[in-house]
Amino acid sequence: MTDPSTPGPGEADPGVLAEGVSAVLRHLVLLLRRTTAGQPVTSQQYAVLGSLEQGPRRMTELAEEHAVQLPTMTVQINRLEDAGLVARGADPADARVRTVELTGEGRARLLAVRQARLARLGQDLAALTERERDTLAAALPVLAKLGRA
Amino acid sequence: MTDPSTPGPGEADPGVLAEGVSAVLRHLVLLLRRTTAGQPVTSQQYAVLGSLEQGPRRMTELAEEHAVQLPTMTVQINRLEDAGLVARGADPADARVRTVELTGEGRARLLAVRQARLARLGQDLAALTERERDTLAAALPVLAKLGRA
DNA sequence: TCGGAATATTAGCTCAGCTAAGTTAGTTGG
DNA sequence: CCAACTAACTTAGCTGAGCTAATATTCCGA
Repeated sequence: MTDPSTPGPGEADPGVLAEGVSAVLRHLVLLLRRTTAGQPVTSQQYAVLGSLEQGPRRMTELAEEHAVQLPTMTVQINRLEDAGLVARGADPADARVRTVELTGEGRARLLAVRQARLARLGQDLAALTERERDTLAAALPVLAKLGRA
Repeated sequence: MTDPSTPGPGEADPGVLAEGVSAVLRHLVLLLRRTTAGQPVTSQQYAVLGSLEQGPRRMTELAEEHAVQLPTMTVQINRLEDAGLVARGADPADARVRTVELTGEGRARLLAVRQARLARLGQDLAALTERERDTLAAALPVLAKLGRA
């Protein structure tokens, strides 16, 4: 068996690679679960707040972006509204449309949680060698392409 | 702005890299959600079945491995048992311990779902260039190190 | 104008996580 | 030796997050 940290050409067979990617995905999912447990917002709530950072959005947009059905997003926004983190508005051009935007408290919470998450991730990354970080940085665009078929 | 597909040294600053990794994680989570929706087992069930492939396990072991509390695993195993995919057993040496093992149907289901997942992932990977696959393969051990601090 | 399409919500289900409390079985100290 | 403690697990009851089906509202086009 060759050193997995320096795979040569030929180890990049799609079938073989899929198993490795699958295992790593499993690891990352478990890792994310550990790091997001017990935070002041759930990871879903954090993700939705992040979608609102640039300004108000429509319910349909939010549902689509997060790959959930509209009723799911309705309930999610209800919870965030109850918590005072978002506010619903109306579209003056179309009375069917509800808009959602961050409250001041919502924006503050978003920034705080993001800060904490990035700090933790930054610590993990700082523990790597510079070479490993370069390797990882090179792979990010590739990972971003997955599923864009 | 430099081409993000060919980061040079210096872009591997932990703080900057953290934001990129964070964005990619978000993408992967959404991708996983899309690909696991509507399958014959949920992703959690699939994960638990995978833990049983090598033989019977104790409840405590399973809970620890999946980073959940024991009651959560009890309910999960109840569902899998109701579905006929696993069977509970006893430890002859300690009557407090319940063991869990795959049924024939459970093993068949595990293999079928794994097959489908790997095939789909393989397709995504086949759409990449060989160079991209090499890049990805090189990054897998690095990703696997994350969170092992 | 009226019927269909679009937008959103409500209702009711399942899965999956949690804590608190209870049961049964092993372990240990007086 | 038995009483108290610990360990392993389950039950009960909560929340979050997803789904479909059904129900308003509103818009738009024939």
